[in-house]
Amino acid sequence: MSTYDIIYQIVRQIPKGKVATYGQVADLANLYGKARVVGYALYRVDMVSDIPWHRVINAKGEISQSPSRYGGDNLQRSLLEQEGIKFNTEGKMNLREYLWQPSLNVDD
DNA sequence: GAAATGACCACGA
DNA sequence: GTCGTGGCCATTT
Repeated sequence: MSTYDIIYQIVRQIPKGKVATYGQVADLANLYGKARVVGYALYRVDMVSDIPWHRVINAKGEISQSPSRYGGDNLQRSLLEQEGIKFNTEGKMNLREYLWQPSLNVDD
């Protein structure tokens, strides 16, 4: 158990068709200002995990990616499109529409 | 134990 | 609203 696991819990709670920013997840994980830790967690997460990492994006409403990722950027976008999310020419999405509104339940 | 890494955010312009 | 810089902190090696 560690800060890491908390992040997974949050990401798992992201409903389908919605997306959350790192800052949002970090805040929910009680890690306000430590968004980098969230990024690190998703960086270590595997696609085979139960974590919908593709629903986590940066504050700009865009998909972030790692330089050493297996072209996951393309995959992630496809997954989000399957969720019903559409991207504009800039490859961004409408956060006003798709941004997940987290619940206030800190714990189960 | 210390240095390096990391998918970022807040802030100022 | 975007872009550039600083800094936060945990995880990894």
